[in-house]
Amino acid sequence: MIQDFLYLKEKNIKEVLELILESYVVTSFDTDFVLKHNKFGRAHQRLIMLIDNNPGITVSEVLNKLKITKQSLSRTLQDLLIKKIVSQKKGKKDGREKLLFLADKGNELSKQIFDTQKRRILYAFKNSTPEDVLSFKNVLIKIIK
Amino acid sequence: MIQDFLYLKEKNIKEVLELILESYVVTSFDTDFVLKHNKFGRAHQRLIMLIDNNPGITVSEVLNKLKITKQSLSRTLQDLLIKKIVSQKKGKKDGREKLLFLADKGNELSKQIFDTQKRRILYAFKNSTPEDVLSFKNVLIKIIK
DNA sequence: AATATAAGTCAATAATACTGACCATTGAAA
DNA sequence: TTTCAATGGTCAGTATTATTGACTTATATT
Repeated sequence: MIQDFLYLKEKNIKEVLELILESYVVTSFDTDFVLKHNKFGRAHQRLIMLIDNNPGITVSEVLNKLKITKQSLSRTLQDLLIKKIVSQKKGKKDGREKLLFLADKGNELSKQIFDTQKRRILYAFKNSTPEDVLSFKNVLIKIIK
Repeated sequence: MIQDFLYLKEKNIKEVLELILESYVVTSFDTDFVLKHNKFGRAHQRLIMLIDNNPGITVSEVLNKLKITKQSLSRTLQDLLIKKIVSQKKGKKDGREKLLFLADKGNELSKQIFDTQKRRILYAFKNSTPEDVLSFKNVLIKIIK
């Protein structure tokens, strides 16, 4: 047992908040060269990743995850639709929804982006135990909930 | 032993990248009301947090952590200096450096901001074991390195 | 003395986000 | 079936945060 619940102390929580920021900064920074080469920005990258990980995701689900306005998403999404990175299908259950998917070019670009990030995560995972990684992910999931 | 190293598979790594993004989004979103009330933005919050966690941090260290340009940092930092949230001291060892500290008002504001975030992290930690939290933090540190 | 580093500044611009006001379509409930 | 809510879209204006590039000043290092 770790003594005295140090991990619940303010200092530790503040450190974790900083680590969350820094992990986002570095994983985002990794992608900049590929994005710039393709004339996209970080907003495009975030959207591409969400659609890649969640094929068929709806616009409102994206808005909930990114916590931005639909007007802001709209610009980014239009860019990706026009350049055939993303495609849309009408929802089957609910015809109001538009389901988002990566088009062929989107899958390629997503792979390029991912290749710039995976080394960093693999390094961390290979220098941890499988149990560490599992704990890591589970705690992260609880933070988001 | 977790079978077949599933945690090193692309799908898992992509999920983790999404979780890193989402954890940053939610912990950032938590602070919006307090920030708006104080007429500051997220750039100010990031800087306040870094200085709170790392008293005496230099400008170039901030630039390295946030991966932004000094021109971008400058505006945010000026806002905080003018409003007496942050104070500066000349470096002792190296007189070129300016060391950043929270002023009294900065400590107050940082506490207000932190209060909007800590419930979320405490919830996650209290629903995890101390060992999980330790693993979580260690993996996060390795990702940043 | 020459060079490098840390920080600051001015100016122009780009990327991403916001608010507010609307409209159209579709689904659900009275 | 008529209302009401939900989903998505759009136009316009503005705010925030970031960039590039060109300098300057002060201090440290060689």
